[in-house]
Parts: sequence; structure tokens; C-alpha cells
Amino acid sequence: MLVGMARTRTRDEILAVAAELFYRAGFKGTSLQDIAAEVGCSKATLLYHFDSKEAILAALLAPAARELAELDEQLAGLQGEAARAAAIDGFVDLVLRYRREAGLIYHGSLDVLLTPAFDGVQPMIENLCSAFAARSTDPGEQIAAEVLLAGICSVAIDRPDDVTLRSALIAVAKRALLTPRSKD
Amino acid sequence: MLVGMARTRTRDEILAVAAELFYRAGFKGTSLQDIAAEVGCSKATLLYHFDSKEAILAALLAPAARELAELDEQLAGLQGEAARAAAIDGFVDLVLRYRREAGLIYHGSLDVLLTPAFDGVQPMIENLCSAFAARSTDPGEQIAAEVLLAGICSVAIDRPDDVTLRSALIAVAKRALLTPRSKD
DNA sequence: GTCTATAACTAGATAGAC
DNA sequence: GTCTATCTAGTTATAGAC
Repeated sequence: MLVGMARTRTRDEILAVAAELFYRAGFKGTSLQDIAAEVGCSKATLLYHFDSKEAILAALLAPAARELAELDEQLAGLQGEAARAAAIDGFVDLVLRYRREAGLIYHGSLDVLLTPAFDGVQPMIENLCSAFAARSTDPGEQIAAEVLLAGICSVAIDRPDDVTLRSALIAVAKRALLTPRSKD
Repeated sequence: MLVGMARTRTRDEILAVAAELFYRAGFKGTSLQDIAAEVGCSKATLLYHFDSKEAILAALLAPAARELAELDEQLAGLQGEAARAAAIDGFVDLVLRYRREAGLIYHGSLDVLLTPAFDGVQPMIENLCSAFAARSTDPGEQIAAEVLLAGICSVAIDRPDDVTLRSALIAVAKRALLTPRSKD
């Protein structure tokens, strides 16, 4: 088995190095030479494993995009506060599992969003935003949702402490979004 | 007067176009040719008005950095909740006045932060973060501060509605940060 | 103050040896 | 599967005419 699908260690290391460099310097700000130097191989080797520089980015983002799609599907059936609560928990988990990828989207330049691997990601983010806003059409709610969505993405990186970070992110999101209207 | 300091209209237009393109495509993702084409001049003209591409970025960010420094100084004398409240109001105002510049910092790649115009900006942001956290050393408070700081920057762009946006940003920040402990 | 032309360099990608 | 060498096109920046 695995014939024709064999994952070489080199290929995996290219992806790991590229993830780090794309995050730190941006996609356009990272050259194939930079990646090759860090991996310890030649540019030609990179292009043996991947069709192009963009293909490296696409392969890098694919798993995160796939899981985002799964979350999005789960949220599609939920309404109001149920959608919001599930979105917060699910998104924080997702971002903590794909920190560099999340950073690439929100911290990286917009060119990253134009890559083929990101076809259909923009609408998924909008759906997520809708869930964060508990399906409300109030501008204040929608702006709050965007602030939290972007803020969570930006902060999740360079913070090693997973347990504290996870609960703190969920806490601030719920404080900001779950307004105390239970007394109404 | 103004001899030797005359600001040409061309120079100003270069800055305006560069601000837009650097934000949309990133600093590394924007070439001098892109800027020249949009301005309607040659690359050489750009480099007559500015020493280098980096100098364009530096000139672009200077006013925002100067105002950030002013805000930072005002906050330096404040403690606790007073620092927090002043930081939220001041920062939202600042970001709304310098939308593209704020987007460049938080949405652009990290390389932007290494430009000479940004010497000393990182510590100012940390001070701002400290004020957002009401000088608390609690990790939860600090994480919340970072989330709001980054979220506000990310959201401020592409939203034309200033009045609604301003009050909504301040509202979500206060909801997330000013925890209802006034009853303690 | 703006231009054309070009220098000096780096980018992504290909060819072909091993 | 990895390499060196190379190609083409793009980059920043300079030189010098107007």
C-alpha cells in the first residue's frame, strides 16, 4: 500500500518550515531559497515535492480549511445563542490546533486569501461570523463578532500555555458576546 | 517660508496610493511599479521623492506612530480602571483616524514592524496592552486585552460607517474588559 | 521634477546529471 | 529523490537626458 502516495519526511519538513516562515515573514516575504536554506535542501527539491510555491501554501492550509468546513457545517443547523456558544467553543479549539495557519489568514497579507486552497473560505468565515453574532443582524453585534473572531486568531500564536489560553479566549469571547440579557 | 520643505502634490499622492496598496497587498507584495502605475508616474519619480521603498513606508507610518506615542504618554500616568477607560477611547479614536496604517500593522506581515519608522513601537503597544488590562498581571486579563487590541485593528478597515463603528467598537471593548465587578 | 534606459540583483521555475 | 546550472521575468535603485 501507499504506493504513489508515500509521504516522505522531506515533504513533511518542507511543510513545517514553510508554515513557520510564511507566518513570520508572510507568503510574498518568504522565498523558496529561504525555505530551502532552513530545510537544508535546494530549491529544486522543493519543486520536486510541490508543483509551485503556491502549491506549498495550498498543501499547508488544506487540513485547517477542511476542519473549518466541518465546523461550518455543524453550525449551519444551529440558531441564536446555541449557534453562538458552539461557534465560540469550536473556533477556539480550531485556532489552537492550527495556530500558524490561523495567523497566516489574519496576520498574513490578503494575497494569501486569493490562493486556490482558499476558494470558499471567505464565505465560511462569514458564516462563522454570523454564528458569533448569534444570527443577529444588529450592526453592533456583527462588529463585536468580527472583533472577537479576528482577535482570537491574532492572539493564539506565540502563547505556549494552552490550558490557560483556551479558557481565557473562551472567557473573553463569552464576556464580550454573551451579553447579560438573561434578566430581561 | 516653506522653502526646502515644500510638499508637492505628487509626493502626497504617492503616499496615499502606497498606503492603499501596502494595505491591500502587503509591503513585500507591492512593487514600485504597482505604485507608479496607480499614481500615473514612473518608478524614478517615486525614488526622487523618497530615498527608497522603505522610506515610503516610513513616511507613511510616521504620523500614526507619533500619535500613538502621544496616547502612550497620556496613559503612562494612569492606573487601573482609569488607564483602561482612557486606553479604549483613545485607541479606538486613533485606529479610526489611521485605518490603513493600523491594518498594515496587524494585517500586514511582521516585516513591516522591522522598518526604522517603527523603532520603539513594539514597547508602546505593550504599554497600551497593559492599560487595556487595567495594569493587571492576571493572564486572563492580559489575553483579553490582546484579543481586543488586535480585533479592533483588524475590524476598523473596510467599514465606512464611522459613527456606528466607533460606538460599537467601544461598546464591545468595554463589555469584554470592564467586567461587572462594580458590585463587589 | 519627471522621464527613459539600464545596472545589479533576486524571484520562481525548468533541464538534465547523478 | 536530490543536486547544479540555467532561464526568464521581476525586483530595487541609479544615471543622465530633458
